[in-house]
Formats: sequence, structure tokens, C-alpha cells
Amino acid sequence: MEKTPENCQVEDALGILVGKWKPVILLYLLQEGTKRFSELKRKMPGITQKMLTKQLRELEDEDIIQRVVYAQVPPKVEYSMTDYGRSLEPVLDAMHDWGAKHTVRKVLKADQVKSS
Amino acid sequence: MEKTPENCQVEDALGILVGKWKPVILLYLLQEGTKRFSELKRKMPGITQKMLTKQLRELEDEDIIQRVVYAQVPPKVEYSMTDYGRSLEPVLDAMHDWGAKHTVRKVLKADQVKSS
DNA sequence: CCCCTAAGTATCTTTTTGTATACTATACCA
DNA sequence: TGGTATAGTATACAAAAAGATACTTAGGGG
Repeated sequence: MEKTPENCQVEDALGILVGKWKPVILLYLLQEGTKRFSELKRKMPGITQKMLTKQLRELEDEDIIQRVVYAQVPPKVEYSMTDYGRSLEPVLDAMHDWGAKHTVRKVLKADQVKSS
Repeated sequence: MEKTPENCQVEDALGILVGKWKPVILLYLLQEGTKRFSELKRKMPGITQKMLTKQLRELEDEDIIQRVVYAQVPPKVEYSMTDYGRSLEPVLDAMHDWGAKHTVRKVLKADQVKSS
């Protein structure tokens, strides 16, 4: 597909990735596989239950992740990437690579300020 | 740099790209080069002056774009990508590619619903 | 009986984003 | 003398995202 501003598919990917916690959730699921709700929560101190639930629901609604509920008490719910979700990996990779360089640059800039 | 959730540089790129109009602005500047404020505004019917100004300022603060003011009346201000900004191109490409496939998929899904 | 756990809901408040509208400066043109 | 154009700022307001806190459900352990 042609890549013009009028025809901006960038927004679609952006729409899925935007959310304070979504990238982190996706990286966890991509790299560490299936995770329970409580495991994700423990990994992200600072997130509230409501927020985690909301982000997971949104990702599930987009078919990026899969939610499996076990009928037991206390509840057990597992989340994992769908095949479709895994197709986002190149995007996350590109962002990560850019971010890594960006971080280096920020450090250099901060350095310049200090030594001036 | 290692790619782990704890070390999430994805957010940096995301932080720069998020904003209702930023991806479109960047695609315009990347693909069509230097643009005046009013040209960008005309290209994006629906954006308010305040919003366009704000998005441009934020991109400028991140050194993604460059702002050149000509001392004349009526005012003339030109915006263009910085070299650093151009380094975002792979990210935008990855997102665009994904978005293009995603669009196709959405169409197929809508189709399934109709034929069921 | 009461408390614990896991994975949530339900409300309410705050913060962040975005929209709408009006206003400014100043050279040039008729 | 008054209108036009450009690139804004100021102010008020609406909507969306995020955060804080309390409540729920039901089985198992003490």
C-alpha cells in the first residue's frame, strides 16, 4: 500500500500501542510468554487493578492478546499473545531500537549541558 | 541495548509519536519536505491553530523538527525534519506496514460478519 | 465464623488532551 | 482608511485517560 499522509495507516498501529502500560504488557507477553493477571500486576508496580484490566481488555478487543479463564476459586486468568499480536513485534522492535539510541542521545545532551 | 520490559525504550518513541496529528505531520514533512505553517494547516482540515502550534512545538522541543522564522510581514515560518527526526522513519515505516495489513484484516473481518 | 486469595467492578477525583472562539501585530494593497 | 494575510496567543470549555479507594465473589484453612 502506498505510504502517503492522506493514507495514514500509522494511526492504526499507534491506536493499539497507545496507553501508558500497553507496550510494557506486550513486551512481557512477547518475551516471557503466558502470564497471569497477578504476575503482570507484580511486574508493574504502580499500575492499578482497574488500569491493568482496562489495558488488557482493550488489547483483547483488538485480538492482540488472548484471555483464558479457569473456572476455579480463587480465580485464575491467563493472558498470552495471539498470532496476530505477534505480528506487532517488528513495530515494537523498531520502536525499541529507536528508543535505545534516543536514550543514549539524551544522556549525551545532558552531558553537554553539564560541561558547558 | 537489551530488549526487556524492564528496560522499555519503546515508550520513548511512543511518547514522541503520540498526539492526534503528529504522525500525519511527520509523514508530510518526511515525504514532501519543508512546509509552512499555513500549508500544513490546509493539509489537515479539522485541526485548530492551537493544536497545530502545540504539536509542532512539542516536536520541535524533541528536536524532531526544525522551525525557521522569517522576519517579514505577514509572518512566514517554515518547518522541516531534522536529521534526528528522519531517524524515526524506520519506526513510521514499520507502523505503516503493519497498519496496511491491519486495514486489510479489518475489511476481511467485516466481510465475515456480513456473510454469516 | 472469619479471613485470605485472585481477578475483577463501581465510583469518584484529577490530569491530560483536544475543541471553539476571539484577539493580536503589521506590512501591503486598493 | 479599512480590509487582507500569516502565525500565532489567550481564554474557556468538553472529553478522554489515568489514578485512588472501596467493594465483590466463593472456596479453603484455621
